Amino acid sequence: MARELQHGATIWDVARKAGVSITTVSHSLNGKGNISEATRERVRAVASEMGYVADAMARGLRSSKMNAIGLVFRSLDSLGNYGPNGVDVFMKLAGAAAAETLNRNLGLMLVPDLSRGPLPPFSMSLDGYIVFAPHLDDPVVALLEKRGIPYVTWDRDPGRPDFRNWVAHDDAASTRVVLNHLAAAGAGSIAYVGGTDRNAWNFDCEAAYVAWCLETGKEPRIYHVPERDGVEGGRQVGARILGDGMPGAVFCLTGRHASGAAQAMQECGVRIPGDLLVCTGSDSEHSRQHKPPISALDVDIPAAAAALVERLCEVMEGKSGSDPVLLVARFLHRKSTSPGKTRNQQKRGF
Amino acid sequence: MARELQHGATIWDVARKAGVSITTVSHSLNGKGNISEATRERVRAVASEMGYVADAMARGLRSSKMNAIGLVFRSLDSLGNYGPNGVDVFMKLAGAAAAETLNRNLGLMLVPDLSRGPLPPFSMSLDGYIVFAPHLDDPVVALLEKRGIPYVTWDRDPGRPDFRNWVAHDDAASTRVVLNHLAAAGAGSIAYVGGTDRNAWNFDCEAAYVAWCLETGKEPRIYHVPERDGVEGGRQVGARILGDGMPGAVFCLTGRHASGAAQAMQECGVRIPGDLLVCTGSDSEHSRQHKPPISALDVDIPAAAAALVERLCEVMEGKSGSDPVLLVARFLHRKSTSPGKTRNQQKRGF
DNA sequence: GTACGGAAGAAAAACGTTTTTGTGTAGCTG
DNA sequence: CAGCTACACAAAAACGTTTTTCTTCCGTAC
Repeated sequence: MARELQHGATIWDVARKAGVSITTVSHSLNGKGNISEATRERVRAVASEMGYVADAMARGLRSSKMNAIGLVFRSLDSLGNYGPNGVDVFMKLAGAAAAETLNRNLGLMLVPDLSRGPLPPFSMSLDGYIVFAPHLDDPVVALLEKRGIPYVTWDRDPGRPDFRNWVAHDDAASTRVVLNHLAAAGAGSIAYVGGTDRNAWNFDCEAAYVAWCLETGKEPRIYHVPERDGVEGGRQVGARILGDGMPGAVFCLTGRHASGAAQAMQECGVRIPGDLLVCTGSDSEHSRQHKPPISALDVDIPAAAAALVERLCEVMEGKSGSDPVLLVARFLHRKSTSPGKTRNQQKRGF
Repeated sequence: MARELQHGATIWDVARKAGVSITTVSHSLNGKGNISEATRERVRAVASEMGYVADAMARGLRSSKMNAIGLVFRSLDSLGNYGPNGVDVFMKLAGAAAAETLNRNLGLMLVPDLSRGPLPPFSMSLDGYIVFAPHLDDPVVALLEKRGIPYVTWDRDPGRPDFRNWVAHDDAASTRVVLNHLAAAGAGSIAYVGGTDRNAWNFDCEAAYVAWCLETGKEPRIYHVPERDGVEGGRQVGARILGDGMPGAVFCLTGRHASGAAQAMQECGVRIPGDLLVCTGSDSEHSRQHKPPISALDVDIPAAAAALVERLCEVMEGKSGSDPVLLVARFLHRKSTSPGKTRNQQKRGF
């Protein structure tokens, strides 16, 4: 008994105890085959009493399904560490995806980096992958493609226009929301600060910014800061922007850059939102904690996770031809982009 | 060929192509058996040319090892969501653990919550578990124990004094470091703010605080705030502390509480560190971003992950009898506990 | 009385490895 | 030259399931 529990009872143990064959046990438990309700119930009772759980590997081997998917964060891989940067979105997504996959009786495996070194033992046996923020010509995507492993991506892969199994925000639309908001709040000129990773987010937002400037007859002012430079990179670009002449507003794609830029400029005496509006394209602890809090676009993470997992399941079942899923980012209107307010309202932001 | 890659080449395909038996392939690739170097090399070449990777499930089935471990975050499970609270430590640890397990050719599976609902399909087949911050009488620990699945915990399980496979900070020592630091910086009385989760961290820190007060002849002032109340809970306790009479320093276990408490008190005109010193027992984005930055104890996450994985591997190999691993928390001395400094030094904190 | 058919379940094959056991040849010893 | 050892590899068993095929029993229709 102790021994039986030690390494898990097998289907044979259950069969013996219930006085039936292993076929009957398997069929009873999986609701298949042609088994009388009485037997089925009896077998179920015995199994649950023994705490029997089918061995995942044996089951997987037979059905050639692992019942688990992989999650790989390209943006973090590129950062070279799993530090606090971009933590928000990673953590929330990993958690939400784990919850979501669990609902479907799938495991979620964290896969650090498939693109270098020997492959992790499990990586090629997983049923599918969620690839978060693939780069241009991402080697991980190429590997999955070559192996014929189903995958979906968060954000489209900028190097694969034909690939359609992705979920993302409508970055163009979101960018316009922000720019229109800033313009309506009184910003005459708007500087744009993007990252340097070659992913769709950076590409699409910048393209939308340029298009918007063209339409509205404004002169584009574009800055780039490497993602990995974080708050400090933001500070530096803040100084550069100030040196080039203060705009009416700054739109920084990442929250860390926005926070750093705002910080540097505030230290030079710039008042936010009095003299300058600041907004970021991705909400994070930095934008929330800044004084004043910085307006931001925000991902509806549970929705994103749900859409990704759902789509991946479709792909794994062989369904194809669906269109990409475009989610709408929420715009969080905070103090940093409130037009013409006075001091005493800054007490607690929004 | 396309078909072969489609679902992965098997050991038979490699054997056929190399003109040997599957035994020889297996032995060649795993460096076992008695195979001439020439054959070994040839088989290796064929295998890698075909992109052959042994099926994880077949291998696992045979050797009854899954080559993957589970990671379960009890503190987050108790929060009921995987939101931004406590993100720092989760994210860093998950990443560091993933990197660490990868080095040992192990997969890392995220397991949301084992204590309710039907068991995830994989959960009972994993080779071992890292349980982060188990509660008192944690049901997840009980389950693993009953199943005989090896596990280690971060922080000891307060309900299992005999269990020794854990890694943690020396909370008692760390608490004394903080308290002595605060006292040396001039704090006459020190209020303590702990959480309400029934885990070892809360227990041990509070016990150490009480002991320290006894030794130094100070009157303990203890407050509790539920972990899930976050910054807002911190604000409320800040107000309560002020109502009870301002101490010389406040030591909040969690960074969110510290930030909230500091914020609330600052809004009432309290100057930090001029009038009051504030320190937290766990560094986070909140403590770093606060104005002024809040001194904190910090986990050396990579070291913690390394120790946990190392210990788990030992346990999985059947080694036992080792003592718990006690790590030393770093104390990050920041502006919020700097005695008697003047205004212009607050520019950028530390 | 025999053939048919469906119900209920058992036997056996299959999944892709690893590991144990077998086998044939070559080289050496006495 | 018989017998032993070492070598290089092959055959087969085993891991614990799921699934396909096979058996048995029984009732019913012809």
